[in-house]
Amino acid sequence: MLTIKLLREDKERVIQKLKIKNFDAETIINKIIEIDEAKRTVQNKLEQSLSELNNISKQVGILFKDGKVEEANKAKEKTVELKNETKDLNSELNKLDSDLNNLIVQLPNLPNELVPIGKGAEDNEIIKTGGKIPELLESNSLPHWDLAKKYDIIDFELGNKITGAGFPVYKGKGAKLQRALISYFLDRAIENGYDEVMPPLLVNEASGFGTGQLPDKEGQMYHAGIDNFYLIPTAEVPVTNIFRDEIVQAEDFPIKKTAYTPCFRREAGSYGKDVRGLNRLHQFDKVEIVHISHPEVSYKALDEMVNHVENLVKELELPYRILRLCGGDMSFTSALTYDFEVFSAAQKKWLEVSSVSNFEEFQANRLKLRFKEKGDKKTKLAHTLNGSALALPRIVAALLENNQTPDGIKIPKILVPYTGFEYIN
RNA sequence: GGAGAAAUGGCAGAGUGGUCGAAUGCGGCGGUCUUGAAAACCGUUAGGUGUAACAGCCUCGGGGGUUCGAAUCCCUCUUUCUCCGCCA
Repeated sequence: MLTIKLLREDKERVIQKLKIKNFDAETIINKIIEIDEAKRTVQNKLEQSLSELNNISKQVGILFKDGKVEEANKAKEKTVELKNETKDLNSELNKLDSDLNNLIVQLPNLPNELVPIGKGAEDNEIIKTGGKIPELLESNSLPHWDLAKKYDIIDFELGNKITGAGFPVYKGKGAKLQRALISYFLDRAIENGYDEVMPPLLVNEASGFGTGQLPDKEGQMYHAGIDNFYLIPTAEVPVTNIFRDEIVQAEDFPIKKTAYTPCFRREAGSYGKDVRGLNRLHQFDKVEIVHISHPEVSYKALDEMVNHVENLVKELELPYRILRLCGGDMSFTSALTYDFEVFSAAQKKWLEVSSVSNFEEFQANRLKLRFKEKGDKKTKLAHTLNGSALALPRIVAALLENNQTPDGIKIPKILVPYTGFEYIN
């Protein structure tokens, strides 16, 4: 969430910036400022009363100690009124505080100045295209769901039986390919300085709030009701929350973590479109990279992450393009996002396989993730970033479709040491 | 799942109603000494909020309560440990 300080000091700029995200913030912000002022007045009064009360209590203590019982009892009487006053002020403060919070969490993050204006996916800016789109022979242009069946490597019907739509069963070389991709992605991340972690796949409410999934996107996560846990939609949630309520030292930057996890998404409201095969699943595997960065260099970190992801798609020999998301297509929490898409040759479609974002201090403010500069007394909010490196299903879709040959599906060179086979046939 | 014990600063560990946001030790930082280092000695060292800077306020696992006053008493939740049961 945005800091109240920013809203106090730079309200007009915030309103202008949020227009790029197609968000009209004026009414909310005016209301916020109004409540904030009221809150500070009440807080002031409350603290004065508390101060007085603390003083009297101290006096009473001393008087009793000196045996001046009568004076002590007299002093006690004075507290009755004050106590009532603090009680009222306190409940007033709590009310204002929660009103303020409810409003401020509704404001999305400010977009970076590079973010193009636009309404939706069609307005995203293609900033780079790479790789070569393969020309498929007519006899070899099956979509991946047919290939999956032909080679018996992914069984969608079986997943239907066990769980439901969107929970495929990977079999034989299909399963091995998953494992190979996960190992390859993790190894590359570790080579680039990321520490591997294996976090819980269920998180509590506070974690969901910290990274911005709650309260808004509640319906997108699976919920284990009895214990009030949420199944993670991405490793971003547990990994970033490692640092919730932490104060790190500036010299510890950059903090880089990577994690493989399954991801669970309800995908409510997205039925019917682009959901065939591996294109959209309820459970999928992903390797995530997370950066906790000094604010001054967070955009350098973002570039570094984009490079890292680009390397992966290059090594996998997939045709790809990099998009800079426009204001209308960006997530609530992001300040700048690059999406990676690979071309899946039989479907003749670009598929999103990675999203790399800088959240600046938006998540950090929710997480209370701060850092301290050497010699400084005050703490500042860190910047958080994350990106998929990479999400598996659509990579697999493109690999299957693009690499189909009369001899079977050719595994890219980089993966062969991991799969132990060169062809799926 | 049952029974019991516990949760205090970076760590260890005192504190069971009154100038306690908290002894002491270790660690950290600064200094004296030293060619340098170690040792020794001296000083300093929780977080948040707030302020121009002070002050003030909040925080002893979380929340609530009793009291003029709570780290200390009561309720509740969470977590950890020990024993029993079950179990990959």
